[in-house]
Amino acid sequence: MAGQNPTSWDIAAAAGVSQATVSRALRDSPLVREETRERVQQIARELNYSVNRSAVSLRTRHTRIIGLFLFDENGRRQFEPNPFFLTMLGSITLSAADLGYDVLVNFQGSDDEWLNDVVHPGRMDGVILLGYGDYLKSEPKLRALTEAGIQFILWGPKIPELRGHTIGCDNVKGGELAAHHLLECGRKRIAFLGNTSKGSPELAARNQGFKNALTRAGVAIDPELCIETDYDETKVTEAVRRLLASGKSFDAIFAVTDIAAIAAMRALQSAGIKVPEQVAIVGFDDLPIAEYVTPRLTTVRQDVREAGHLLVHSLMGMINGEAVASVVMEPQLVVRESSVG
Amino acid sequence: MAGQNPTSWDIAAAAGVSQATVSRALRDSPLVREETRERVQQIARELNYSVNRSAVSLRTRHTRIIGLFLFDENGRRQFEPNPFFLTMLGSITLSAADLGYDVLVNFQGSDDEWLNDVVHPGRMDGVILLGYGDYLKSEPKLRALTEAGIQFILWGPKIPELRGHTIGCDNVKGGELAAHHLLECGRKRIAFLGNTSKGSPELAARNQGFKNALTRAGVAIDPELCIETDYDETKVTEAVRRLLASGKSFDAIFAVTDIAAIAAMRALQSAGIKVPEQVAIVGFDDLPIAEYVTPRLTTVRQDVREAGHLLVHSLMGMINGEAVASVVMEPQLVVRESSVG
DNA sequence: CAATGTTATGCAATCGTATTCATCAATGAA
DNA sequence: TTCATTGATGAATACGATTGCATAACATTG
Repeated sequence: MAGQNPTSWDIAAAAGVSQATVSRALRDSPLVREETRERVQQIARELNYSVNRSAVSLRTRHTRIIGLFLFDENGRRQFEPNPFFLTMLGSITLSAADLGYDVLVNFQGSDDEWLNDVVHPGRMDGVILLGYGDYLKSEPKLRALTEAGIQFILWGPKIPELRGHTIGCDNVKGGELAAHHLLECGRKRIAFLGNTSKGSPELAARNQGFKNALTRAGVAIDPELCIETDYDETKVTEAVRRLLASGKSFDAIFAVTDIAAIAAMRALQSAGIKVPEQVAIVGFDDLPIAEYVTPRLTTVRQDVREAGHLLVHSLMGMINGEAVASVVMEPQLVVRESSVG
Repeated sequence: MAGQNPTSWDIAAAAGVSQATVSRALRDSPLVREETRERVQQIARELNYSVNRSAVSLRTRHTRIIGLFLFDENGRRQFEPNPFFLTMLGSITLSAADLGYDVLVNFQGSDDEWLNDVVHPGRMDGVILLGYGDYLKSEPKLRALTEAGIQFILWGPKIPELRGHTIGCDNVKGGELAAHHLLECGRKRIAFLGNTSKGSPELAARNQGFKNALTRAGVAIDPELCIETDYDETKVTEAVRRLLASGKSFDAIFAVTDIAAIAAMRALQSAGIKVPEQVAIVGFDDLPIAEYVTPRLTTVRQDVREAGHLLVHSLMGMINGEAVASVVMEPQLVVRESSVG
């Protein structure tokens, strides 16, 4: 509206120096005399100048933008963002901001075509990929990223078949913590609720940890108490109803996700079953909701702040050509009322 | 790693045409012969070419990026993202993606300096501002945006003193809906919980609607039942405790936010008060959590999907120089168990 | 004083694309 | 045949910054 934005040439003209000097002065280069630098910066302030990022990006080949791709097997259309990843988004954005980077958010379905549509050169310096899901299915995407020379980092477990570095929590350990806790509470017939084999290896690992703990405690694993289900509310509710209808007895549930745990809790309660008196429940993630449900949910916490920090800093390392390693974070059991009573 | 990304010159060389023709062909210009266009596109595909967005942005002065600024009076450091705005983020991102735009997310505290640090020319085409907060305090920021020629749109109520267009829900109407519902349920001594005057005019409007409904029904407004408090959990919990300690009797609460409502519900329950039998509760926003608490929360819904759509499309209109108008959306009462029983 | 080094600055090339203007061949009309 | 007309293409330039290299002034050294 108020005409064009001023350019470094305008500053140069006003300051009586060359445009090159303006560029240097504004970036605090030691090549310019202090007096000159201050004069240039003063004039830039007066003219309300700020650098054109497109031009900088073109010239330097850096955008100072990182992409954050949240992907979901359910497809992006009916996407109710998974609260866990939403929380992660906050953490990632803050860590990135501290390093002077902006975050470009993108919700992805499982379509095949995202790479050429979204990841253009000169759009972002690197990408963080976030989502439960069948990682193996995304191998072609990752290869494409690699071929395009784009740095990326994955949230999740390290999978040998998959290229790239990952930051993730020790899901096996987490599953063990949950199961061990329930055993310690005196529960013997513990059901598992969630995806086990197919789909996300992340969720499968939680199941593995669960089984490890039972086995170690000498408790037989009852396949009929291992309920294969997606973790969204309707699926879980249905699964719990079926379990109840089957007449199978159980005194605890370890759900693969807080979302699943809460849905299960509701299903039990509306069937007149008391939590935790009759059935104890443990979830996974420690979403903010976990504290809001009644009874409050015992769960396995993943340190989201730490995770965001690591993801961002590792990605930066990769962008700067440093050697970075995958990291496995320690999960932590958070005991609340849904398991002890 | 695998060398540079190919440029339009590479395509030109491989196709035996000029770079100009490549540019036109890739953008389906009618100026190129169909045969030529197909050949060029074919070669571009083979070379795994995609356009460099920095160069495009520099040349066209458009980035196809919109900024989403979430701001929060509490400051960005200890930012637990407000779930309502997080949900909005999902909706905005999807709407933007449909129009070929990416979304750059930025969490803002109440610092004064964000404009020159964040909104550089050539970084984004427009901005959506989201947040409860003292809008008047941000007038200088908005003026700066205007002066920099950056289009923006606000979520919230239209305030005469503030420049720019807004999309918002009719908060007065929403407050009326809530209060009217509680009155119809036979409640007489209804407390209001939340910011009333100072701070967000958005929240103040909800209070205004509340008072309107009471007055219209001939119910006197008891100032002692109008509890001024921030809407975060600890503050609300404290406020409810004080209210209980005061011995003042009340049979319902209208909380300015679901977050506040849920915190209040917890505080009441842990004091042994039954919801809704002794005290009915109504919230505002219809967060996903509202369905998860026990009893499930009656609340006033803002249509987030519609809101995101309107924000994005209006902003696009402004960017394209069309005349757009502020919009006030209709809120909707969602009755659940926390108010009827 | 000549040779050399240091410091501050300017010139010009470059990043990869979009677009204006000129060009050239083919076409149709006169 | 000749001249305007149309259609497809290329040459050149601009977008706004960064940066290698050249240069000029000035200080230092033997």
